[in-house]
Amino acid sequence: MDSETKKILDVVVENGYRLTSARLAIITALVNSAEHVTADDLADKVRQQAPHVGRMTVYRTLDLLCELGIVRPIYQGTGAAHYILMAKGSHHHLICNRCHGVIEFEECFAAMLIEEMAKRFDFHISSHLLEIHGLCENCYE
Amino acid sequence: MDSETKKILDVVVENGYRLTSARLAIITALVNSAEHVTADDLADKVRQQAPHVGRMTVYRTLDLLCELGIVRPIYQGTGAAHYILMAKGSHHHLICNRCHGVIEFEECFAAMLIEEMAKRFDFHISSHLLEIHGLCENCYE
DNA sequence: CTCCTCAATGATACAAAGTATCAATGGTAT
DNA sequence: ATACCATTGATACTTTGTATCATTGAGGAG
Ligand SMILES: [Mn+2]
Ligand SMILES: [Mn+2]
Ligand SMILES: [Zn+2]
Ligand SMILES: [Zn+2]
Repeated sequence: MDSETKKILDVVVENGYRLTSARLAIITALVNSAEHVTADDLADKVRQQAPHVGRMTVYRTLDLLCELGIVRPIYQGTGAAHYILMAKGSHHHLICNRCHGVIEFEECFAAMLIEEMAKRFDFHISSHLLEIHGLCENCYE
Repeated sequence: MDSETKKILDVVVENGYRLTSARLAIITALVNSAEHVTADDLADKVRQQAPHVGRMTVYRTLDLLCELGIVRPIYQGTGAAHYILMAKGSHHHLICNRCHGVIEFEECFAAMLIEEMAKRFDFHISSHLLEIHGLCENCYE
């Protein structure tokens, strides 16, 4: 059992959701997917280990993980949403408008970060999108 | 003719794309949509002024505007991508994981920005996503 | 301005992605 | 061990996005 997997399962349980075998299989497959996966990609992956898990359950589990702030869907040039892990508290991308390529970087952002990234990856920036995730005033407890 | 609309049309023309009546209608409708619209939402809006414009053309025009860095699709709780304007160079959101509500803010980010936003909107942050858009080494000329 | 050319369009048909429903099941509290 | 009810998975469906292709019109050449 991966420690990152366990951490996510803890969040699920702490929030009063049941620890089912389907959820265990889905979260394990998700953490073991290095890249960003779509819901149907993930469903295929899950079924390699746990053939009984239905497609709907994968969709519902991903929705749940969104609500818990563990994953976030993004668009990556195809019709389907791709899910990225937010469990570590942040996630950073350089995204090409043309080929939809994604460059990952780990540093937390600072004022001068953008210029630095432009130099490091020879990336020609036209804009940026920042998303901060969490719970709003009304939803927090 | 809105000046923001004109600026976008200029980018289209400067990049060698034709200035068609369909594109004019779509871009005008897009700029005049305050909120984030889906492709089909936009198609409906466009047809109120230019009934001949087809759904496919709206999808294709949005793809083009993505490539030009003018818009960016984001996930907003429904199955369809919502398009946000990137023409001003940046776009900032606070997004609620639960209700999918979006709070807009204009300031460019800095190191202390996150804490400030948390206080200002009483928003309980669990993570953040930063996307920088542009062209990568290979695609830039 | 007129004529050509090919980028762009829109109709159509299709595939993929996401949602609704509900009877059956299994996690968890007691 | 039992019972309750959150969760599941099968099915059917809607919505969203894509492929194709004959037709059109924007814009450059003359
Ligand atoms: Mn990533
Ligand atoms: Mn916005
Ligand atoms: Zn690229
Ligand atoms: Zn909320």
